[in-house]
Amino acid sequence: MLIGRKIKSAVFGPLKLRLPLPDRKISKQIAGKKVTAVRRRAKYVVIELDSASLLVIHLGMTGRLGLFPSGTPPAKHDHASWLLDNDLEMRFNDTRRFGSIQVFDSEEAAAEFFETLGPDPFWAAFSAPYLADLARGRNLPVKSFLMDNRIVTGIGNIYASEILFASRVNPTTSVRELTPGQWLKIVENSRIILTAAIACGGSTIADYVNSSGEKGYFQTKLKVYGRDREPCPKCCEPIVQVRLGGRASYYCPNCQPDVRPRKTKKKP
DNA sequence: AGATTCGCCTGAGAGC
DNA sequence: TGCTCTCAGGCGAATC
Repeated sequence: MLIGRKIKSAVFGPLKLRLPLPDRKISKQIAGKKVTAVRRRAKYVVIELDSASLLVIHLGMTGRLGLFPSGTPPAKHDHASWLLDNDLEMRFNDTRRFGSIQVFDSEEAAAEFFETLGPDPFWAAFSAPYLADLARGRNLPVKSFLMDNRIVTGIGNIYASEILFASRVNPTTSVRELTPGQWLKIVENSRIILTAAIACGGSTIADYVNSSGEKGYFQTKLKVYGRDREPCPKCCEPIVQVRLGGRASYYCPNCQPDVRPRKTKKKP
């Protein structure tokens, strides 16, 4: 659909996304180039153009790329469009503007940008020894660790809670407390849960939709996320919500016992 | 330096 | 009805 097409022109809107959008000069640089390949790295869509340019689009929370017949009236929150030589327009729509669009003029520049990212959960490099190694000497909650895209990409806030529930690991546990067996469970459950979520088209919590504009339905299968005070699906103990790294985190205190050394707690 | 918090942004939902 | 307030999330920047 996109590969082999020539980009006749590129137009970027005035509003800033997470990063400022490319300027007119860069629009001109893109014009006339042909799409040679499309790939994905983490939440980035990487569109390779000829003469080693790369268009790198991050979808953020609500970003979507779509193809439309040229002349289709722009939708609310459209921020960029690329007119193709087959009279279709690729458009980037992003309600919450947490996405980004970057243009790199060499494979090396893009590689440098991407090299800080950790592996995808499905890569062989994502393993229990890999995690244990990076965790060595550190002291932060395992949930925050899993959400760090320098460690691993693709585990967001919802799935971090679910993966830890499936692994029976308390999200507040410091990474230095985890055993090799727990790291292995986390690796295995990351793959199991993400596979299931992808099959369902993801989780639609509010207004999020996929590239076809459809909602995912994995949210109906979430075991703990968003279920503060509801009974645990395994043991019926009420699920607890805590805030870690500024993000809501959910767990079952019975299935995921807190094994941290006693911490001073204020008594009521 | 590592750990933690903040801020970006819109829309949904709650409460008045 | 219509206002205001709170919350959600990825992730870099700022701060501790």
